[in-house]
Amino acid sequence: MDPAVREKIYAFLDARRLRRTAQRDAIIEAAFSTTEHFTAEALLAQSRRNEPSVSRATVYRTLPLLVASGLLREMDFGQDFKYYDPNFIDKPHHNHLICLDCNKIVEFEDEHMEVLENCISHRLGFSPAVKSVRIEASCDELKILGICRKRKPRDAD
Amino acid sequence: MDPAVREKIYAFLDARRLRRTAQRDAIIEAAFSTTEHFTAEALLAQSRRNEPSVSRATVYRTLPLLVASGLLREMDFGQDFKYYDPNFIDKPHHNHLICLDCNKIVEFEDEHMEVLENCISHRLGFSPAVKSVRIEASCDELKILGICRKRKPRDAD
DNA sequence: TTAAATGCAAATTATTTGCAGAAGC
DNA sequence: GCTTCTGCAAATAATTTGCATTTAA
Repeated sequence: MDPAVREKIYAFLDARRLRRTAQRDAIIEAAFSTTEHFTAEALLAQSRRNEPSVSRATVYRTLPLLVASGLLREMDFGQDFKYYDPNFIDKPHHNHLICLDCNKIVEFEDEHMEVLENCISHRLGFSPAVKSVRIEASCDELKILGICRKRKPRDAD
Repeated sequence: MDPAVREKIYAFLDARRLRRTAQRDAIIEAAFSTTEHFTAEALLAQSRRNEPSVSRATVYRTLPLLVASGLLREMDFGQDFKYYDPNFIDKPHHNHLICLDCNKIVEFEDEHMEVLENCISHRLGFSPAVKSVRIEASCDELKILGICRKRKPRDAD
């Protein structure tokens, strides 16, 4: 976990007069030691490796805090549970392409997209806050080669 | 309800050997007689005005059929229930801007966005299927005038 | 000390499903 | 008549919450 991230998150906790607990530390550590998207359940499992006393309730109570801090983004991919994305710290404007074949999520950034979104928002009379592009797509390689190399090595499916 | 839409939906039912029932008719009529986004619960209420015997279960069983037909799009706006959007028939590539002030959903189309999404997908090695851009934004007018004229007249909030 | 945080278990809520009866073709 | 649909009510599953207890400051 990047020390700068740790510093930011604790500054946020301080500003809100939120206490530092073993459970919160464990959850924060688990959330920001990966670049993968994760679910609440996966975060619980990972947090418990750091601190076995972490309960599901505390994970669910901590997640909104991390989202409010701006360091974690809640993502809805149309499933019946939410994903959390810790990569907005490094790439504040990234978007998601979801592979219909292997279910993998490919992140991408594009400055033209960014400019275009701002343009459209202002044309409509709004100031954009949170922007997200989601593309569901099928893998070209899979069609040709029969395998999908976009599949990432460590897979939580 | 546009006769062409009615024709399409019944052609879809025929092709799948799905039966025509009073309840399905009522639900279809309710779904495609509006240009508003709606929830399953709202669709149930509206369907019952056409046919009081419609049950919640039938609405939930019919919605996936309408989505599969391509005439209705399931939308996830990050809330704990789904919205359904009947406007993809007329505007197959439209996107959504959600006003953070009045919660209204503004639909927009932009051909540059469309081109850019296709470009990015192919650059990443994918063929795009379902694309959605979602912009959460605050209303410029509200900030200046104190009111948000983007609020639509008929409001289900 | 004292307010905040926690774990547990029960509650909540949109959606799904099993089943017996009703209805389309 | 046979199969699909339906309503009902119970099941499901992610998330939230009440409460008694623990803990940070």
